[in-house]
Amino acid sequence: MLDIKQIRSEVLKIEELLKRRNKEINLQSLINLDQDCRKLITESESLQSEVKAKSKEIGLAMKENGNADAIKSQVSDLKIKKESVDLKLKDLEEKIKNILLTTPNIPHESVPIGTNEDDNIEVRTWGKPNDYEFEALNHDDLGVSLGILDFERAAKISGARFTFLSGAGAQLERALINFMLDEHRERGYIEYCPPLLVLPETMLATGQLPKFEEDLYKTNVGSYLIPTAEVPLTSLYKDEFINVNSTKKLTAYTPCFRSEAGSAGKDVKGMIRQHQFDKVELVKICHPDNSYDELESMTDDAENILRKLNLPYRTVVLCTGDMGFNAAKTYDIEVWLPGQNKYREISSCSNCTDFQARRANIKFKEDKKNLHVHTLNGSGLAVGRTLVAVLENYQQKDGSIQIPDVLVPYMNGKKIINKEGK
RNA sequence: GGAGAGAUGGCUGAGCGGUCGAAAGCACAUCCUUGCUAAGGAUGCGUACCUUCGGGUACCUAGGGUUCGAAUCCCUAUCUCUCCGCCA
Repeated sequence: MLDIKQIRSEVLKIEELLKRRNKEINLQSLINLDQDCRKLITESESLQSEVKAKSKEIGLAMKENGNADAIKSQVSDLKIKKESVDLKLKDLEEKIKNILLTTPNIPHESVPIGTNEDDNIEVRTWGKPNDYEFEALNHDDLGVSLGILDFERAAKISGARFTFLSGAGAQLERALINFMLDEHRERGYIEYCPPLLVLPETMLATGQLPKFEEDLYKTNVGSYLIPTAEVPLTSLYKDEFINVNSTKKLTAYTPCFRSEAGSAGKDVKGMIRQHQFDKVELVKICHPDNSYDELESMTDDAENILRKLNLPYRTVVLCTGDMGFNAAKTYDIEVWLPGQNKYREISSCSNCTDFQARRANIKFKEDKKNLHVHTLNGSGLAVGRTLVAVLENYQQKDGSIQIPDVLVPYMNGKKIINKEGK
């Protein structure tokens, strides 16, 4: 959520920056609503003030002579007036809140201007995509023929976009999770194991609601399955004043649930785009002065996993048109997938500045002022896609998979995945 | 699931229809006294919004209601605790 006070004082600048997202933005109408609203607040409050004063008079009059009918009728007149003012006020406040809750974050000045992913800018690459002497296979062909991935049976019991992992596949998934968490812990992140179901207000706090409800799974009791651990981790300090002298660094492994509304036909094969997937998430909560430095180091924390796994990747900075709702600046990390012969997103690291903190009401005190913290989040990494990358990049000519060195200890010493019987 | 009890400021805890944004204690901040590692005293100490910068308004879990007036009475929800049952 943007700061209405900032919008008042810098309408033109903010409007210009928001337009870079290629969305229709009209802040002037918001400003007008805000002005009307404040007038009504003043009016309502002064009426209320009168009511209170008169009510006190009634108390005194009753004590003295037991009769206060004259003042009582004055009060009821005031209350009728106030009621009609309040009705208008409520309507206006609703409208303003709606606009604010559905307006995206302001892109940072350094974010390249563009309309879609073609305008993203590569900032670095690492590793060299393998030149295979044989034709590289897709992870799904590899996984199915090795007997470690089963899409058909998953579809039978859960529908499209689910996968059964088994044997060495399931073990590899778990190995990746543990490896990632251990790496992040060594870099100062505290490990969490958060709830997977959250209340609607939590989704509002991190920006999934009210705008993106169709992407979420809702339960029969009104709570939602998390689409990412960013949701519970960022909201950990909801409605609190916290100390940000040192940045809070949190990490968590969780399953993530996404309805994938609107992505019909995209990545239908394999486990690239699933309704349920595992992810290790990184979240930072910090002082506003540090958030852009923290974004750089968080992105490096995510890239570190790929370097240790020896998986080639590139990092791009998203252009204004491709950035998510919450973000002021985002780096995507894309891993090389030889089976698809291209780079695919495996992590997205964003600085959300005070956008989520304002919604979640997370503040800190400085010089007697109450200020909002900055929040950042990034995948560190999407585990399913990492498994895909391992399968495709470590495939051998005979269809077996070599286990990356750093994962061998997490695989109980196993160094290669061969075809499994079932 | 059944039966009770409760939810007040950073914490503990009073208040049970007007003088309550809320006693008291603890914690915290500044200052004073003293002198020595502790004590005494003074003052201050919530959040948010509006403002003609004097002030004003809202908030005692949340949402409704009663009343001229609600932290205080009534209803509903949520959460916490205790006992019983069940359960991974």
